[in-house]
Amino acid sequence: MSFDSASVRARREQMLLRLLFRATHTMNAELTRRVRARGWTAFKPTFTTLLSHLDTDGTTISTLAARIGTSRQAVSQLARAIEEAGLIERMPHPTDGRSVVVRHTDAGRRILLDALDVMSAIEAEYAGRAGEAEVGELKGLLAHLLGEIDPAGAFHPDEQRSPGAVPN
Amino acid sequence: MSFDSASVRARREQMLLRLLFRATHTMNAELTRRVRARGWTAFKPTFTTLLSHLDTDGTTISTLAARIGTSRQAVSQLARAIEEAGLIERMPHPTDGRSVVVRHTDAGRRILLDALDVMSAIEAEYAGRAGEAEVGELKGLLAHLLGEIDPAGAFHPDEQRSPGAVPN
DNA sequence: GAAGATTGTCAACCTCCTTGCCTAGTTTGT
DNA sequence: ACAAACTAGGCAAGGAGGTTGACAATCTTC
Repeated sequence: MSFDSASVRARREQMLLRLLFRATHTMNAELTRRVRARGWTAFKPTFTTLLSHLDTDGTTISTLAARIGTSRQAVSQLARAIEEAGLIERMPHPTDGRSVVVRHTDAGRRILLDALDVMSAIEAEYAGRAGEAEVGELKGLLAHLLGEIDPAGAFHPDEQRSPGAVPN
Repeated sequence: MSFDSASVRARREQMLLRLLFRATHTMNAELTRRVRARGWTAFKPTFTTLLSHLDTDGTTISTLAARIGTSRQAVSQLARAIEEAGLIERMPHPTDGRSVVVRHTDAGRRILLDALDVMSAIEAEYAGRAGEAEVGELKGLLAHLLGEIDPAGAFHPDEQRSPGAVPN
């Protein structure tokens, strides 16, 4: 009874981590597909990470890195890609000569709102298929679990995310 | 009411996709940490994907690619890394001169069982913190949702996974 | 002002995956 | 039987999303 490859495989398929992985992958692929279908052909899921952390009046690279939970270099590289897509613009900081302020363009605001709409639409469709109450409860349980296992990753206005937080 | 960056950020944080992403990331990092702490210092989460799809008597690269849902090249590269870690071994196929059969080493079987044990331990700990019933229900709801949105990704013995299935 | 921190970036590298191509085998059609 | 067609695997190059180290320019502190 030491090692039965089929039952090992079955056991893995029922693990919470595996279920989470499949759901994340499926939903993320669907998001990308739909946002691109809306005409944003260059869209990548990582874009929303940065775009959603920009303040209305712009945010510096370092602040973004702290909020998102990655290095300044990663933010700098990501910002360049998003800038090339025309969704943000860099400006010199008004008072600090070292800093760069990143700000939404009009297109940047529109793609972010579009992506959120698509996420909502996907959730609504899932709710239609799997049950309104079920999806609502799923979200509640996930939020509850995350409160236990990843309290630092939660969104708190005016608070910086702890280093090593979940990006994307 | 056009665009308030703080409320947009808050809206995104409550999306199902975001919750899934955080939970996946947190759990996956914990798995890696604990398996490495057990002495498997070279462990990477992708290893379990391939290891769990190996049959007892070995499996060819092409079959693995079909099961896992990626390209043969990706499997080939992953297999090399796992082989270098001493967890699998390649052998010529007995009858087909083109094929390569990949098989567990003893260490490969042990690390796979260890990783599954760690996953179970993490789930148990989460259940202790967030509630036994809650985590059980979370898994049930996820499995139910996946049955709707990703039926092809589910595990069916003696069935190959559809192309484009969720890897890892 | 000199010493020290902070900001952003360049360069190099890593992981995991992709696409394109290529050889060595196996199967099929005639 | 033998060429044509397919299949198995691997090489090479590269993309996407990070990492770490080093560095010049610019604050800030004493």
